Amino acid sequence: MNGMSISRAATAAGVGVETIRFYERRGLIKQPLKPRNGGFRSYDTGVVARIRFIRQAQEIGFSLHEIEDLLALEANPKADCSEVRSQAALKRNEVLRKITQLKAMEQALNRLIAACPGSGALGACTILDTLAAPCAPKARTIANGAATNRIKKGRAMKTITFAIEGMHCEACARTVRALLQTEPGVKGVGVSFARKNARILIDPETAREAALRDKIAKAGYRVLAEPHDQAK
Amino acid sequence: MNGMSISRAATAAGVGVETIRFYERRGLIKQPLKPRNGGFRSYDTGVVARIRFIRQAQEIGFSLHEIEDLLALEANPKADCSEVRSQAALKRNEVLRKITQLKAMEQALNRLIAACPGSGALGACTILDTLAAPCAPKARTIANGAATNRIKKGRAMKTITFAIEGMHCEACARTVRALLQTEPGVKGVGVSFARKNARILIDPETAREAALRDKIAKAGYRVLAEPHDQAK
DNA sequence: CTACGATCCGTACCATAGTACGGAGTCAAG
DNA sequence: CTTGACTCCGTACTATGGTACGGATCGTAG
Repeated sequence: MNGMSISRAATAAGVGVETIRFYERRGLIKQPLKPRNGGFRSYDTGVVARIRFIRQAQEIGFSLHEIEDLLALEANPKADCSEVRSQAALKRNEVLRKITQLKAMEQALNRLIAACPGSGALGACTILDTLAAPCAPKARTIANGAATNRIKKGRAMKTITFAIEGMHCEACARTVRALLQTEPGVKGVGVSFARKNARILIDPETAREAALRDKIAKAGYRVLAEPHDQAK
Repeated sequence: MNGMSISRAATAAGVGVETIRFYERRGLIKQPLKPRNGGFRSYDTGVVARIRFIRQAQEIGFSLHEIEDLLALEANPKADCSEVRSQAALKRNEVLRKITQLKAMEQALNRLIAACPGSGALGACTILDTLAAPCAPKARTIANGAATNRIKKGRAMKTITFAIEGMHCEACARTVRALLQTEPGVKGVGVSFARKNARILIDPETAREAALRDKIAKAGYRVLAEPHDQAK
């Protein structure tokens, strides 16, 4: 924990001096006190580690706000680890969704490139077609009672129940819920660690059961047997 | 291409009216002319499609500037076909780069999630440890056979085996493995839920056995007795 | 002891991607 | 023919994540 000047700390952490000050203003790191006998503030290796933490978390896609929460959790000895875990799981799901879309984009670009012989007039560009498509209904945020789905409009919904093995805590259940919510056609999800199951309200026309099973399986859990349908 | 008011177009495209105007100001979409006999501008389905394109591309991670380029590329029906083609290729490379980055992010997040026990009021949340780490020495990714360790270089490695109590599923085993992998000097880890043990390949000069035991204990598992050494 | 660099601190500015507001004009139903 | 909703337009404001600037202070080398 030997002290160093702010510019040395900045170099050590791989950021600029201004960035350190910015983090101090944001409250992400606490500013060392000035020595009472005057002079410059002294930064120790703990601060450097904290900055590195911040940058690493940012790389992964956390915002400074989220990092603030993460750091607060760390500072709280009682804090529940599942909080941290579920935040990370949420981020991962976001990242996975982006990868899927980018792959679709890559395919579209490949098609465009293939369609163009390299000379002459270019016919139909498939980029716009691909991206201008109906854009995903996107009706998540469900189950919580309060936010009622005005999506219903007479469409017949269906509730299916999966028995799931491999969830060993509430955090796993939350992970599964988050995964399912990202699937198309899924209108509501309730996952119970205690009952070892997931109850999913779907639009039978858009949701693909196989995709749901697959998603859960890919996350390392096992979906058992047939689901119990309950037309609604 | 039937006309509609701006608010209908906004609804159709899933954005706000202000957003359409913003895109118009940015030059992403051209503002329809006002009817010469006065009245409101009329938006057609082409505009809606264009806005959807923009939003989809944004979701994927393109900035509005990049989308401008993409749209210019698309809206260039004749032009230089080879020019168009090479622009598409450039974009594709960018897309591939983004996919790579996102995959790295996903890996990082997976490591974090795997490393976090996910339950319990753990003071020792490994996510935070992992993130604060020196910016990646990264000598993990072991055991899987395929990815051979070229670390060997004649250094004498040692395998130690810990008997561990308290792992109640495969996920726990993965947690323990992840925990151990973050320790210095650890070159390989195999944790078996079935055998209730961990086999750890270490560099005896850098790894501290006590630290390993400690890490496991802090995560809520119990390390039994002496490890069985196996000089190698 | 003076000059040069580094630090301290506040404020201002940058890009990105919108959102909000206020006042005027316009349309269409009651 | 009035009222309420919608449109038009410019300007201003939001949040995120920094960067830059300018003046004052500080510390050390020559």
